[in-house]
Amino acid sequence: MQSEEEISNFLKSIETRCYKTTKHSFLKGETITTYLEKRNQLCILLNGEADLIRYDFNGNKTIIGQFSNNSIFGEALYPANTNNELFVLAKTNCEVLFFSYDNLWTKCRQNCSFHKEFSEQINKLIISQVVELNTRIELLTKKNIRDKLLSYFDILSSKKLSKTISIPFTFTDLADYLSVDRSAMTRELSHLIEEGFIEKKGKKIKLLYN
Amino acid sequence: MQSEEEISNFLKSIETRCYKTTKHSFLKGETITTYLEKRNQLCILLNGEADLIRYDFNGNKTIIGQFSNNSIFGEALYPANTNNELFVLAKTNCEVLFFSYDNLWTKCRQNCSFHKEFSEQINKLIISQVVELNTRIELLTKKNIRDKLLSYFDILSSKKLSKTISIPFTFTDLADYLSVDRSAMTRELSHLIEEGFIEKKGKKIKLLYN
DNA sequence: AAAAATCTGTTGCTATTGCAACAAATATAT
DNA sequence: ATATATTTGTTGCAATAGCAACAGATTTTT
Repeated sequence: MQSEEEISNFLKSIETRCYKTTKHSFLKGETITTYLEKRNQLCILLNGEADLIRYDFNGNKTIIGQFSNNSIFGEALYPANTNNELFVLAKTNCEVLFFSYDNLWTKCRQNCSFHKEFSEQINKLIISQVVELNTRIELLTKKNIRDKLLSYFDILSSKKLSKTISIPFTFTDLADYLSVDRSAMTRELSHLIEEGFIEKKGKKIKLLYN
Repeated sequence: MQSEEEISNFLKSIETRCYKTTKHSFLKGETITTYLEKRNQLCILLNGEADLIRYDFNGNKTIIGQFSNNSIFGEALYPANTNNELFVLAKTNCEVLFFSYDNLWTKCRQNCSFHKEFSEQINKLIISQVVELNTRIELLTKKNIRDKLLSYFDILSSKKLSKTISIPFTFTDLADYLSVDRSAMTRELSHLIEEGFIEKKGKKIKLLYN
C-alpha cells in the first residue's frame, strides 16, 4: 500500500479525464453538498476539514461525520433518508473532488491505466473509510462516557505508540464525535483526573494506567 | 448495478482461481474468525447469520456488528485494537468465503476477466457495507432511545414503502444494534404504544404518525 | 490591539437509562 | 410431546447523562 501522501498527490494531480471528475474550492462556512437527490455523488476532500451535519425534525443540529484529508463521502455512501436533512459544511477552506459513483463501474473506453489506478485508489480510500466508521461504532457502542473516552484515548495511544496523546480536535467536536453532551463529557474528564487515570493540559492528555 | 441475487450467485460460483479464495462451512455457535493478527483477512458471508462480538476488559459482551447475506467483514476493515477481543460467531449455520485483502490489489498475471469482475463485486459489497455502517451511526448518534427507535422504524418503513414494518431480528438483538439496554428499550416501546405512536403485535409494528 | 466569537469548565436540577430480578410467552432441541 | 433454552415484558431503584446557564479562557476577526 502506498503512503497517505502518495495517494494525496495522485488525487491532486487529477484533471478532467475519462472519469469526468471536477475539482471545486470552498470557503470556510460554505455548503459543500447536501445529501438529497444526489444518489450517485461521491466526493473526496483533498484538503481542509468539513463536517457532515444533520438537522432533525426538531431542528436539532448534530455533527454525524467529520472529514479531513482524503476522506471520501457523498450521498452514494448514505442510506436514502426521508426525515433528516444532511449537509456537508466546510469547517475550513476546502478543496473537493467530485465524481459519479456510476463512473466507477463503467468500463473505460480507452482502457487507460489512469482509469485503473484511479479506481484502485478510490477503493483504498473507501476501505480506510470503513475502518474509520468501524472505529467510531466501537466507541459509540460503549455504554457510558467514561468508557467512550478511555477507548478513544486507547486508540490514539496505540496509533502513536505513546501514553501521551494530543486530541486532534476541540473538546466540543470530540463530544459530538462520541455523541455525548459536552458538559457531561467535561465532567467525566474531571473525574478521570481526580481519580488519577489521566493528566490533562489543554489538548495533551497523559494516560496514567497501563 | 446488479441485483443482490446476481451478486450472490456470482460469489457462490467462485472456486479457487487466481484470487485464492477459500470457502468454509460453520455450524451454529462456531467461531468463524477472530480479529487478532489477521490484518489482511476479508470474509464474505455467503449465507447464514453471524455476529461480531466484543469482550471488553471487564468481560462485558457486546454485539457490535451483525452480518447476513453478502456482508463483508474481517480484520482488514477494523482498526488495530489492543484492548478488546473481537470474535465473529455463527448465529446460524454459515458458509463463508475467505480471501486476502492484499490480493485485491495485486494485478492478475493472466489479466483474466474473472479477476476483474471479482474485484468489482467486492467493491460493490464494500460500498453497501459503508451504507450499512452509516445507517447505524445515524441511529447511534440519536440522543435517546425513543429517537433511535423512531428513526430505525422510519428507515425500515421507507425501505418497504409501507407504514407497517416487521423487525428483522429479535428485540434483544435490536437493543444490541441500537446499543441500548433491552429492558429500557421495551419500556420505551410500551410508552410509544400508550402514547399512540405505534401499534405492535410481535415483530410487526404499525406506524401511526405520518 | 481591540472586539467578537468560540471554546472550556463548572454546577444544580431533572429526565433518562441501565441494572437486576422475575414471570410469562415463544422457540428450539431431544 | 416434553423438556430446555431463549426471548419478552415489567418494575423499583440507583447511576448516569442531558440540559441550561454562566464566567473565564482562548482563538479568530477586524
